[in-house]
Amino acid sequence: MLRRGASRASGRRQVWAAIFAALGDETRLLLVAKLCGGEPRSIAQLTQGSQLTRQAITKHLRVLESAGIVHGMRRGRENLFALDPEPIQELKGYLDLVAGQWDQALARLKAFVEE
Amino acid sequence: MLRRGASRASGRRQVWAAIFAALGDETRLLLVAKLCGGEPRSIAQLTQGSQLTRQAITKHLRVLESAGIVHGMRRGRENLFALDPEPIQELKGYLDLVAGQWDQALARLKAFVEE
DNA sequence: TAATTATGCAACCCGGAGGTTGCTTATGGC
DNA sequence: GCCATAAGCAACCTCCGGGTTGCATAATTA
Repeated sequence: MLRRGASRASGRRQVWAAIFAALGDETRLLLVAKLCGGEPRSIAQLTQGSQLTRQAITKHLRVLESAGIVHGMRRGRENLFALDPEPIQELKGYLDLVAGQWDQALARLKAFVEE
Repeated sequence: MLRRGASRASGRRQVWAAIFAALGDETRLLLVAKLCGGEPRSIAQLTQGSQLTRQAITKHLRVLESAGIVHGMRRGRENLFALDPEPIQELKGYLDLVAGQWDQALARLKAFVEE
């Protein structure tokens, strides 16, 4: 049984934190950049040009995958990864929320000062 | 001298990663939530109700501060922290970029399939 | 000035994140 | 069937992030 608000919010906060954390790494941002072109790419392709090992890249992909930002599908002997746009929208929603509250707060402050 | 694009982008990517990472923690998201009400709050106030130590909260505030999300100003014997909205806008910009490229990619794919 | 309150600073602990190496297992092409 | 290629698995290493405790310092207030 959920008390309204608090528990609900903390559950969401957990999800948001996970997505933020997944994007909180340069290597993973680079992977996202490579993938948001639309074409699914194999692990080997994504490793191309990177200083890192294939296994390192694989781990990063797993992190992105468990945050829901990316998903892999096996085709033949390769594992093709593609972007998943929902978490991005989720974060945009969160940021709008924060920015909105902030703007409201400033508006209230302004009204208070001027009255 | 910067080669156009690559170096520029990687510098930005570093900044974005730092902001994302700073928000990639539930405790810090909670702090942001408390602060986006507009009123600056002291470390002691922000520690209120948390299971954590004041020092733990302080460390989290330092992380947020070095990402530019928050800034503290000393008043009397207390250190008041307030939200800084720019990094939030920065992230919104980044997410718009990613989502935009993604949408374009889908559109191109659609056009290719239909032609 | 003495006691209280709000912080700062430093050392320390622990677990997990990022990365590597080495080996095994599937697929695909010849 | 054989060889090369793509990937998975597991052990291991190192370092930093989150957290704590203990003590020192600055600002209030009685």
